[in-house]
Amino acid sequence: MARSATTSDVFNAVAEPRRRQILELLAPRERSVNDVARLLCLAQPTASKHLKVLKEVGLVSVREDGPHRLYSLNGGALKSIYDWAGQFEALWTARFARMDELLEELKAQERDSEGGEK
Amino acid sequence: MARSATTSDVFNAVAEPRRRQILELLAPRERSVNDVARLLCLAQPTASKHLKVLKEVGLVSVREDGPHRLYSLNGGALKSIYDWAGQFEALWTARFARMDELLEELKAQERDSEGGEK
DNA sequence: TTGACGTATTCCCATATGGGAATATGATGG
DNA sequence: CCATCATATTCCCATATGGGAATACGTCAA
Repeated sequence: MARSATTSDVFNAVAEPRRRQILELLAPRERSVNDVARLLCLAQPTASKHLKVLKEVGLVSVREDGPHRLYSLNGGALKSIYDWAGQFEALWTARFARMDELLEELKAQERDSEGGEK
Repeated sequence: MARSATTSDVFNAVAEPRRRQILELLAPRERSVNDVARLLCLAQPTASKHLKVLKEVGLVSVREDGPHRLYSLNGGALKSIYDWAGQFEALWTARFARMDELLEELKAQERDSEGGEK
């Protein structure tokens, strides 16, 4: 089997740096395909393809405006990533460092009491 | 060019569902390769390979314990993902919905005043 | 209808898998 | 040194790209 498709889920779609750039570019406001291509120095087909992937996983929406297609960010789709990473927040938070100290103190106490009892 | 390597950065490493499972498994405590393989129903070489990728991007650390290798989660490496997704938080937060309402109200006021002045 | 502009799609290729199978490497107890 | 258990590495293959080039579509104006 090969790697899973970039369209399989939000995590795969966002693994590509160019696509993350596109999302950041769309955060302030919607953009046409050419805008995206020009601002990120991408060939138009390349921009189109990336936008297609982002659309398929629900990260962006399209709106037709005459001959243009305006893509806008669907930020909510990123919440799943935020939440997933957030479940590990304790591991880098200062609060956890403090908790770590407490655990060390507890271990130290146990060692002391054991020594005293024997 | 092909897709970028899974070892190129944390985003690519985490794009693989199995690797996310491994990280979740290691969150509570360190585990040996066989533990990981058994608990996630993976072949031992498969587990080894995924752990190697995770190690190369700094998501896990290894500790030698006799014949065993104990892998532990290096949660801090996930902060970059959390922070990246977090910059879009306003787009799915209730607070934003409220801000959206405010903007609508402002627009409505503008329309009203324009009509009144003319 | 035709021309022009904005987008999407199709082809093709080099690249990087993820997993299974087989095998090499490492550490430990006898 | 040998047998055993735990891991890592190597091969091989099917699959899915990401990007460049060429091309098909779609919309709009004249």
